[in-house]
Amino acid sequence: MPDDRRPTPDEDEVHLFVERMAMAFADVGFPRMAARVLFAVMSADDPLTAAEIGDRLGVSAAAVSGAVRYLTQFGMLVREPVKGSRRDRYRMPDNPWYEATVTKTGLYKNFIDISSAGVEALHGPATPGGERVAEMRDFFLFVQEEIDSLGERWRARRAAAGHHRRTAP
Amino acid sequence: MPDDRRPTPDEDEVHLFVERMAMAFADVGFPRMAARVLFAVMSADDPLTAAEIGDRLGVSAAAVSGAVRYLTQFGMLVREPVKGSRRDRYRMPDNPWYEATVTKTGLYKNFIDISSAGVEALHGPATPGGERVAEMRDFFLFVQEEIDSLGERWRARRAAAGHHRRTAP
DNA sequence: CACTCGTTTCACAAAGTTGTGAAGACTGTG
DNA sequence: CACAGTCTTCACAACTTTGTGAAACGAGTG
Repeated sequence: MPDDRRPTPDEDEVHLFVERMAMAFADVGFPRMAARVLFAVMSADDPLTAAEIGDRLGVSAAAVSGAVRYLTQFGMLVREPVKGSRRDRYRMPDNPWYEATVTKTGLYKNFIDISSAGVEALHGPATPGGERVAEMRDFFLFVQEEIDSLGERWRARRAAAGHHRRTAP
Repeated sequence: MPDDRRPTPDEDEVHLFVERMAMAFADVGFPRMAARVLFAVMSADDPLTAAEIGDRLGVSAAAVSGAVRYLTQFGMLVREPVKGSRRDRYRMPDNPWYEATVTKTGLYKNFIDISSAGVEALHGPATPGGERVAEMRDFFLFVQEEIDSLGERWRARRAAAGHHRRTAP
């Protein structure tokens, strides 16, 4: 019998959200199972054990093990031993992972580095190809700069909206 | 014997750039072969025929065919019939594809839509899970807004730097 | 209107990914 | 110190993706 003090979400709807969101992430290169675990924990009201995650997703303990290892590595998931038990519980970190995922990812940094080497190989803007690659690199540089300041602007907006901001320990 | 009036890029270096850049794109979900073709054409000084693309990359005509179909669909590559020949030439479009790739992609739009459904399923911020998902959705909304205006800011910066901007036909 | 060169389509093979089951390792408890 | 409950590792099987070769197609040309 569920706790009546908070609404009981529709299991199926929530599961649909978890799977859809996970697939959307998988489509942009995020490991499939890790994404499923991430959103399963995210949408759960309380921290989950590995077994509970496996149950909810209908996957093996091995799959959960690999996924949580991946996620905890980047701080996208926090592992907490349960006192008086051998189980661990997993919960979302206080500092939202998606902020870091977007801003600290180095995605464009990578493009920039490779493009720079390309510009050199093509002798810079001295060749038509070099000119095109240089322009692309400049654009990615610009985007990277913008993104670097995005986190700052987000926190500012939230503060203005009266949200409390947890600071990292 | 190469044309002496422009520098002759180091074949190997350029090829390295093409392959690395293509893989970087493949890592974020871009079709592998399409990426290779895209950067092969981009780094070439003059438009290439399908056969030339295949040669440079060491892939079959069939692979090139599929890739150019994909790329032309989104205007990331332009196909030009060669007069007096059955061949087509491929070149980069005048309006840089990467701008649209970053700004018009709808990547975050997708996240936002799925998250919104998740918030509903979790009864909004009435549950801890719902609160977390709602915050994520808000963040992605913010990012999407920022990116929407990014293209504008880029063009402004370029104009300020004295660059000519080709306008779409 | 048949021929030729280039492009496209299609079935399939090679390669890579992903998750499973089973065995192993670790840790606290009786 | 043996046992039980968890988590982890590993070899493998299912599935997916990707690119190839071969055949079909189609547009100019003589």
